[in-house]
Amino acid sequence: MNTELILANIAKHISLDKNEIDFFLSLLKPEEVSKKSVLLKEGQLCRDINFVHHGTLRAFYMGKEAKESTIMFAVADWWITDMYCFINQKPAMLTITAVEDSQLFRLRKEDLDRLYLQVPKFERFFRIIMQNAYIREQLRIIENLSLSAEERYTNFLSRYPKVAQQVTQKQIASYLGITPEFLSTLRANKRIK
Amino acid sequence: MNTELILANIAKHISLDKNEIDFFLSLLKPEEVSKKSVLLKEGQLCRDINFVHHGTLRAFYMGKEAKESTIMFAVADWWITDMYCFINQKPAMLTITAVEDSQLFRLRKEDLDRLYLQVPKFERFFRIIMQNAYIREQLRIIENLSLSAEERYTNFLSRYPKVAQQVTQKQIASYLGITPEFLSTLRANKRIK
DNA sequence: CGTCTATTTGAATGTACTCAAAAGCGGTGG
DNA sequence: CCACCGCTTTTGAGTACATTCAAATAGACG
Repeated sequence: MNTELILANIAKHISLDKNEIDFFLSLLKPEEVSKKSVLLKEGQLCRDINFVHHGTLRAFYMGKEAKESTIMFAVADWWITDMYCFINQKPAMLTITAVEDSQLFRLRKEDLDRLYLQVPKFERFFRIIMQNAYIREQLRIIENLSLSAEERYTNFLSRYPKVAQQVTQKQIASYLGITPEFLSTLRANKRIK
Repeated sequence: MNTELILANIAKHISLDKNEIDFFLSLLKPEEVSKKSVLLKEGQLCRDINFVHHGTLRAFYMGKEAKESTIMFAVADWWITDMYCFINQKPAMLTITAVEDSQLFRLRKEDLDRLYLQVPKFERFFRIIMQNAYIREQLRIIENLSLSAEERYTNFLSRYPKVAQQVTQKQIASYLGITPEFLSTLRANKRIK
């Protein structure tokens, strides 16, 4: 599992010298997970933030009556964790599972904190990562408030075509906030795809 | 308009020496705005991020057929802007108005960029601000996906009691993603407040 | 005081859900 | 390799939640 992708991800926003790169890499724990395996379970302590090197992960919230709400999908080159519980080291609200066999790098909270101290440039890096995540979530809220289920679905397909190929309709429905049955009828009406 | 509140806001996450404080303050532009005045209009370039010193602001998205969706409210001690358009210096998607007479400090994008260079600790500060904003938006998405309109309303009241006192029901409804008529019947059913 | 907007109320409608059952698809073991 | 099992997807009928439209009332502001 090579480190080119994650280093390129970092290099998008900050430049590191050789020592800094080595130190950063020394903190990462590569991991291969198979389809359906659970990386984080609701209630567990959320110890790491994950960078997806290959594959697809899904984070969801389990509401009343076993109703799942998909909070995010992550494909290659994405960071994913239960941010609230990661930052505050609280029991997770979210469950994170592998949608397909995946490879990731995990970074522990305490190691990230060390990284911030030793290489403050990473404050900048994660400032930008958080900023983008915030903007993305806000855009999603705007869409949820202002668009119909059908429009949200077609937007999802065009914005995340790779994700759409990997995950089930049921999972997409739970991301959009509608039932799988209703998504099915939407597709039938529009003859989408 | 004194600077204690904003300095305390900063001090929650980083500590500055005298020079750094002075430099930071030199970049701020205090501004008093009266009720209903428009700080940012959809389509305009979004040049600043705003810190609310006193009062209440509201950011909303204008969808089809004059339907407003409230994206966020900001009361004293909050930062608010159209983040996407601020960061990318694009025409605003959001409109930001004063719900009541308010006092704020504005910080221009180019000055924030200078601040990052001169006082890198601010990378940390805004990393934390962005992180919190991301977490908050994600929580809102979870609620939108998993709770009923009534539950979201009661949560809103308990989470943002100050905001709830300042804004109209119509504005709250547009934040929750329901019509004002429906919010009115919810309140009647529950005899809430 | 008069005007404008917000809020309430109610009736009719539509969007999305629940429940149920059938069909499709993928994975697994005999 | 096929048969079966479990889960996903489809389809449909009936229902509930939330909207639209309309009109009356209440509040805020000049």
